[in-house]
Amino acid sequence: MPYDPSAFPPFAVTVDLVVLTVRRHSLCALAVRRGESPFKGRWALPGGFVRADEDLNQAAARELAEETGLRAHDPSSPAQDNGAHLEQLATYGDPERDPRMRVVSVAHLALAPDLPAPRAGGDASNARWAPVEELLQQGGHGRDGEPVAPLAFDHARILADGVERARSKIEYSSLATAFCPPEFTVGELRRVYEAVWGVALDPRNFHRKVTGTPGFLVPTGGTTTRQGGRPAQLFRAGGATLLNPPMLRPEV
Amino acid sequence: MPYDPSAFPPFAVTVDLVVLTVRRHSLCALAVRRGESPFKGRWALPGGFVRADEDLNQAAARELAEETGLRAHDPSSPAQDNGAHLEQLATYGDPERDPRMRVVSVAHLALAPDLPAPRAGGDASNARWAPVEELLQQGGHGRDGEPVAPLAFDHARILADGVERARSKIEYSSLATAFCPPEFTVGELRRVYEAVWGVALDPRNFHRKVTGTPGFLVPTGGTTTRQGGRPAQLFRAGGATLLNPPMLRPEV
DNA sequence: ATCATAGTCGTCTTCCTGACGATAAACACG
DNA sequence: CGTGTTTATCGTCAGGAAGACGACTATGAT
Repeated sequence: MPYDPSAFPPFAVTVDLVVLTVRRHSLCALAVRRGESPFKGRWALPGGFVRADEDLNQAAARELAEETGLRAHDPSSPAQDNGAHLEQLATYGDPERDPRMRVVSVAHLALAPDLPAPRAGGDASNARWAPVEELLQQGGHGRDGEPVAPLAFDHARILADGVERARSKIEYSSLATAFCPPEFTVGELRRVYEAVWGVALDPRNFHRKVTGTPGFLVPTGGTTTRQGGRPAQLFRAGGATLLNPPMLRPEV
Repeated sequence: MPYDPSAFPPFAVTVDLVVLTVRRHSLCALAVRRGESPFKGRWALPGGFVRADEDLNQAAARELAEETGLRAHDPSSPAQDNGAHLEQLATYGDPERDPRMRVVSVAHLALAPDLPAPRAGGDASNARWAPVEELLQQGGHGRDGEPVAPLAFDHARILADGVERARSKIEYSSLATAFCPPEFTVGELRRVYEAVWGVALDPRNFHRKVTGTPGFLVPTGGTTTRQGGRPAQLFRAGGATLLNPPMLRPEV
């Protein structure tokens, strides 16, 4: 049976990416400067159209690779490579969200270790890592004193949803290790939690918790002093994905 | 700047609904029989096209009302009416998921109290509440002995995702009350947990937990014996939405 | 040598949970 | 009318986990 194109309205479908990382003790997101109208010159989340023969997560993985060079982890494989965690976040389809046409955007959330430098199609000046508070604040000024314009489209809402997802998900999963390099110390992992949650955690209780949770961390045998102080044991992420009981976020 | 229609492929966008309820101690989902090809005669999740001027949650609320007569709760208002909980679940966009054309489906999850009877556009024979295990089992036979065909499209996957979302979400939120009538007893709420999780819970510990969590339940002052036995206190859902500490699901 | 920095091990108290005994208030039935 | 059944509700106890925090260790910096 041939389909009837008049039976449904046509939509454009895009994927937008909330790419988070932890740099210098703060949670940062990848932003790209828009080169075209609307919102020309404003910062936005990276993203693009889904192609005709592409699945949604394929499109998200392709955009992630184009913007950062990162490969996405296949969640089904126990990959310990330098890939990023990638998952679907939510879909945004307000009829007014793009003034040009009806666009439905399937937002994805990516968590990556600290990277050397962003690249936006080879043009580094049009991409940057910015602290999420800076991207989300309404008006005001960034750390360099220049006034901050809100993100384009509804990207502030999408970013806020992605940050909230990351904050809650590291409570009950081992996802915080996605922010770390392949080998990391307990202290580095703790600083990830502190940056994402914006709180200070007791190093002793944190150490007891993460080393006492079976399958969370596996020691590699090596040590490092890259953080200064006494040498720390190096770990890799263990196979466990769900933390039970969860890591408790200090009360708001 | 006018937009260039050749710059992106056109998609159809639909909403599909996972509507869950608890009937006779088991978790049930709403299924409708397809009247058209493809999958004609097979059971599927209710859903339909998003209209040109409609937001996604508006479309989901409209479909929910058409299929069940339920109004969706506005999550921002503390409504205690007979509405259902409605939230976005996930989006499914495999290029092959609909043989006719490229369709992206934004699935939503609805939780409803036990309803008198479903209606599918007024035709009750084409809609039913079925236990989720029955809808999800591959092959085999239903309780009435008739062979069970898998759900149409990728709806089994969508239903499984919705069930898993509901199972995990009642752990750390007060969402289980969405399965209950406006006034309910602790025992009725416990039977909701037991049906959704498929486990037996200790009535005494459950009672201690839910009545001891501030803001979860507020007593109405009334009592009922509709379950038999000693009269039980009636409660309404309190304002609290997040349970901290969570309700612990017995180990798998 | 001394200090600062970070990591690691223990202790103690408090809270929460799971297991389970006991009592209370309704109904069904002989 | 007693007796059993069902459901609700309160209480007790032991074990585990978490927060607070003391103590010690192993590096580099001055």
